[in-house]
Amino acid sequence: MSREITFGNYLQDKGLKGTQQRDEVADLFLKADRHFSVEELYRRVQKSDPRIGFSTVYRTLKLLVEAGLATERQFGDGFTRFEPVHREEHHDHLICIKCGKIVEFKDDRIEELQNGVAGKHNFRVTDHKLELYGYCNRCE
Amino acid sequence: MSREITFGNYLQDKGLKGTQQRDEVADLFLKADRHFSVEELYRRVQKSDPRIGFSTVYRTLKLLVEAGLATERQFGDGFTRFEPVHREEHHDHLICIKCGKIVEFKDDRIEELQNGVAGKHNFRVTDHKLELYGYCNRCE
DNA sequence: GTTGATTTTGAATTTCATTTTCACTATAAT
DNA sequence: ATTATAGTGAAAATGAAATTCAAAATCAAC
Ligand SMILES: [Mn+2]
Ligand SMILES: [Mn+2]
Ligand SMILES: [Zn+2]
Ligand SMILES: [Zn+2]
Repeated sequence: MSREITFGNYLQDKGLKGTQQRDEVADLFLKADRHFSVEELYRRVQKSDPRIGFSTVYRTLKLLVEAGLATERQFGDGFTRFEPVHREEHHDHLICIKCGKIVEFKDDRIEELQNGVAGKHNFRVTDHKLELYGYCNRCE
Repeated sequence: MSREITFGNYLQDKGLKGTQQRDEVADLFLKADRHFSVEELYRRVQKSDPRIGFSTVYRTLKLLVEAGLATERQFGDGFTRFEPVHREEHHDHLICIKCGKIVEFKDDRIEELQNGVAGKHNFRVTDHKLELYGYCNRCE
């Protein structure tokens, strides 16, 4: 029976300190189900504790990524986004270029074909990115 | 019989001026078959004419994109890359995260499945990005 | 070929997301 | 409580990309 993967445990295992700021940022981030930009999360954090700085939000998000509790994404709008890893399933994204709506999907047949392509070119694939950009039904 | 799409024609059609710098930058870019960072193209341009500036390389690349003669790519290393549009075929990329080798591929079955996914979520897809990251056979 | 309005150039500056610095503070082991 | 160590946040630095502006180049009209 292995220990639950929590932010607190991660910090302890790494010899890092638990702080109010880290807890606050991590809580607000993890309990939401969104693709946050740093700015967005910072604004939310400010509401519950205006003394927490931008740097700490940045730093905590990086720690969450290291802990495997967050994923970093680039959707091409110039802002890095982070999403909580709720289920540990890989997924890809459909992105509305008008309203920013993000839909997640996973298609095993696509993933399989990707592996086929990689194999044909003698690559060992460690990661991939599939993003479909367009207009959602509300924006169309 | 329609006029050939050249950079010169594009500039004329838009009422823009043809300059030595634009010609030089466009020539060096278009005759290579590479995914250039601006820095890389700038270095190549410097060799043939050291008086051409960085800004002009940037500006010319954007013009080439507008003219449909170049495509802008983000491979996640922090540098925007541009590739000449030789044939007007869409393609995706396999990228070695060790040596930077880039292999192009196109898989119609993947594209088809992508359309299926988009349709299921009532999106009209205008663009997509599929990148496979890993190790090429030399780096493995 | 000269003119002259207009565009382009390139060095320098600015922008803006992100990272780093550093004096101060908080944490946690002893 | 003491103390070593790590964290905080305001401010400064960074770096890729965009923009500024005085000087230079282009080109259509003379
Ligand atoms: Mn997601
Ligand atoms: Mn390519
Ligand atoms: Zn939309
Ligand atoms: Zn390689």
